Amino acid sequence: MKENPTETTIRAWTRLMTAQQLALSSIEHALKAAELPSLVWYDVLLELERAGETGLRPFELERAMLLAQYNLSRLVDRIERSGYVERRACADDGRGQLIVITDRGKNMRRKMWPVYARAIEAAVGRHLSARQADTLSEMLGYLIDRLKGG
Amino acid sequence: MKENPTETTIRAWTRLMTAQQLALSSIEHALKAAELPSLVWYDVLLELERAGETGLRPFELERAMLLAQYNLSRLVDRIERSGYVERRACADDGRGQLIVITDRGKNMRRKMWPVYARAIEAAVGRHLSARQADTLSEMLGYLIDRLKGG
DNA sequence: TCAAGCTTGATGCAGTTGCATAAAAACGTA
DNA sequence: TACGTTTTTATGCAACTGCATCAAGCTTGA
Repeated sequence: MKENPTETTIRAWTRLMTAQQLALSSIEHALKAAELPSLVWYDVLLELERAGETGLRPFELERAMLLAQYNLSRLVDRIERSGYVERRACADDGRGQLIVITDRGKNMRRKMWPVYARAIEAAVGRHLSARQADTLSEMLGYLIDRLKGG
Repeated sequence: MKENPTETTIRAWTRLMTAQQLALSSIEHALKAAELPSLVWYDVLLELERAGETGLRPFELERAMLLAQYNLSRLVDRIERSGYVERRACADDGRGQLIVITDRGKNMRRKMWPVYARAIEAAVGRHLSARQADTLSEMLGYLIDRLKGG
């Protein structure tokens, strides 16, 4: 049984950090340059648009996005203040609420997408063949499953 | 010529974000649980220990670590306040300074290493064979080179 | 040599995150 | 039902980040 990380493992770890950092910051800069909200906002809007009219409970969004509870709570505050989402009372559960995307929110997401897509293409797609991208995402998917599993 | 990211590219992108987020937060929790400083501190201390007696100029550290200037400046403040590094005047350049790790700093780095190593092993090493880790880091290395190149 | 421009580093301010904790509703169970 | 526990959400506070800007020193070139 392995006890210590090998050189190879450490290199993979380090590069995972670096690649993500570089890729993320290039996307964030692209969004900022286009005077659009940051990436998390996009992700929230996308999740909510997929969820449809019903919306999502904060705790569902929290799990879908791997965000801390206190963090999501205030993120939703900010997005709500910009008018892209609404909080509605939740019939089933008096503590809860449902977060629903507004039309403004849908428009904003659609407006962000081309910028985001171009940035992904520039950061990742341009450099990897379909085969490489596939191998990469398969390995990362495997890793993610383990990490989520515990 | 490719213009839009394919499904595969998007999946790779998303998973890169997710895997990093999960892996990083597991490491940070492990360090916090052991009442040790966060990962950036480790990275700074490691860079400085490698640099030896001479230390490094802030701008060198900044580039090595892909950190924003204003960010590094205050990070070094904090680490200095804890006594793990020293700022020394720089002979060649009146604007500049040299950041040098102290003995306390070296001790702290050594104390952090086993916790960090165990966390890397748990987050990455345990789940990937040497061959897989190697493939992963090769692909990420390739990507990083492109991203740094512009 | 000296002014214009570049590089290095710090800092005020606003926005964001993490942590601890609180409050309210739901749930389980005796 | 009533009481302790768990779940869901919010929030005060401190730490950290990003942005814009500043000040000081270096470099260049007429």
